Amino acid sequence: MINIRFPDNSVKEFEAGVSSLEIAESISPALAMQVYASTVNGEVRDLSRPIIEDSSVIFHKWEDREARHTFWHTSAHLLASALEELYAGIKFGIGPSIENGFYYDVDPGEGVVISESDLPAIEARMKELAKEKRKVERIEMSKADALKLFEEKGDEYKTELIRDLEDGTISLYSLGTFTDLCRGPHLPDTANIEAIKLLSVAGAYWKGDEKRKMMTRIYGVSFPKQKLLDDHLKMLEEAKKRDHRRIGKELELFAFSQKVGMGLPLWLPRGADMRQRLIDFMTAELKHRGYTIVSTPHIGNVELYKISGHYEKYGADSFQPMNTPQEGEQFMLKPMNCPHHCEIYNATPHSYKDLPVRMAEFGTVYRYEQHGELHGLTRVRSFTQDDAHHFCEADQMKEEFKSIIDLVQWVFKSLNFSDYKAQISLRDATNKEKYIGNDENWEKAQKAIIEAAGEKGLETKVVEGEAAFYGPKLDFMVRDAIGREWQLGTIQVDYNLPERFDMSYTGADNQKHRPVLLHRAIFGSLERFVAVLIESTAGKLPLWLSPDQVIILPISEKYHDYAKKVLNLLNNYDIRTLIDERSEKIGKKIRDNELKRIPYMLIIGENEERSSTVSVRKQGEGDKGIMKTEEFVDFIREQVKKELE
RNA sequence: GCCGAUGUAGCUCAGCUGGUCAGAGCAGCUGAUUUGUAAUCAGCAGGCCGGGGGUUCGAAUCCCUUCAUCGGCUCCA
Repeated sequence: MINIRFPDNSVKEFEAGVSSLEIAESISPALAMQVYASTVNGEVRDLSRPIIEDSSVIFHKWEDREARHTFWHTSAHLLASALEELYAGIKFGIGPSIENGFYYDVDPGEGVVISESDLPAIEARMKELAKEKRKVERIEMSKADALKLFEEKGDEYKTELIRDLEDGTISLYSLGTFTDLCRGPHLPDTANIEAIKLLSVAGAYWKGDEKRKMMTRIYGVSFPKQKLLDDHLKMLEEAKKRDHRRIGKELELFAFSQKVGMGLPLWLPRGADMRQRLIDFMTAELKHRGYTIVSTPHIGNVELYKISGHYEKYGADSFQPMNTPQEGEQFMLKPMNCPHHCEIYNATPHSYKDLPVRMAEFGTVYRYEQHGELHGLTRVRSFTQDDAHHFCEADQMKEEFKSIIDLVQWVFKSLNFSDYKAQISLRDATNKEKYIGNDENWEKAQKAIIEAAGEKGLETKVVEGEAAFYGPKLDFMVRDAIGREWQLGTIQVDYNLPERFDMSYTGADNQKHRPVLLHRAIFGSLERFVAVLIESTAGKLPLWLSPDQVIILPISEKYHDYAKKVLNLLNNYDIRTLIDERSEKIGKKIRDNELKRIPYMLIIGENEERSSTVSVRKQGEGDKGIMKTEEFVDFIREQVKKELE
């Protein structure tokens, strides 16, 4: 007999070799129906796997990540199983669970294409297989045997994966006739996989290497109940409605033109208004925080980027240099503001008493992003960074770093941005040739970032190998409407440019010293930031930022004069106001302006005119009752003030 | 850049297997209506069916090519 300890610390005895599913059944059959995986002694395991010693057991229901991942992992195998039946000679890469579902990378063979129109048939076969309640069985064998098995099958991808594994026992899982190299865990059988939806097909390089074969990746999601799937699909639909590309068009914020060129956003008047407001908002705060504002040209001599190292690293993948009529002169569209800022630093002598120097610019940069990468406003070829560079002494670095984190937190809070993550990116110590700079400086910089983040109480994820080529960084990431992660703010340490630009300051010892450079952006790029803002608010921008704040809706033409009086009053207080003068019924005017997401509507007719009032209606909420017009002015001003507090 | 898909009026979309297939709704314009909290009515105007080749007696519809967009992959200073 063995002792099984549960999360509530109770202990029960079972026979050795009992499975966690059997334990769940012994507690209650209802529980057994709801669990999909278990954690045994800290390791997530198959429910069907025998437990042979005293152990602690935690059951995972659907609400737990572990349960969903197990469920989706088995679903991926089910997908593979169906594919193996439907496509003779198909070969398999990897098929993991992901945050919202699963995928399988396959090579259907020369000349065979799996496209979205094939998905329903595959899905149908998966459902049939699931209904057969196929058992999922774990098989363990030596690496050599596993290798032999997959070599006989002729599956070169699996054999490659096995060769990469360390020697020892390898686990495989079989589901019906399909056997896969797999660490697990899995569901005991497929009976619970009731609702399945294959979502899309895409290309994906084998092992993420663009030099290797492009596999066909099939994405899907599955649930134990149809209702859950329906809800999930509905949620995806709703998310699509928040897409900034759609809202940007609807609300006439920005546009793209093939004639101007792909990835080059055009800010329409309303979008430009909002963008400028963000710039003003940030600029005011920067002045409070000891920044100076600078301005630099959109192009720079190619030599500048040779000095900075950007030319060597990115020159081939940039917009190519432009030539002047004078021979031998070459200029590049600037892909970065920092080299220009370095030259601003060098334009005047510096003493340790001046440091830190904090230099900010809303600098527009141009990067030749790959064709397939362009995406609305989040990935463009021309964008404006709220860029700044801090030049400081080495021992000021951490404080500067902390002050920047503080600024990011303040800005995000001001904009009600709570759903962001912070990521520290370090270099890949096993692949140093990807980076420039010496070990000592890298170590120092990485340490300073980690400590600064820690001292600001910032919860961070540390990722190795994601650093910029010149230094480690701390990025602030957010998700868009369809779940993609984007980098907004970033803080980066750079020992490299001060070296390359031979920057210096005079210390208290009257000697020349090298400053440390910190790059930082808070919004990141205005384009991307606006995109994320649109998606997180579904286009319902905060009052202070909204291009139009109030629209006056006269009941009929008779009240246009009064409407204009109200308009003038509001305009005098810088409340951005419009009048809807169309000869439409009030219901129609309300509907149209609701859809335009104008924060407040003022309905005025006979009653309002007679009593010098307005009928206030809030976007998305409805009628808020009658107010004296002056009262409304105060109310709006108060709201704006509150938002920016 | 790579894989797959898509591309019809400003927007959302119909147009099956090639032969009144160039359509609808919204937006726009004109007129009527003068309206009380999410769509008043009528009329008009709008498209070389992304561009270029081809197959065919005949192409929005089939093929090739090119451009752009979408979903991914790779990349992201």
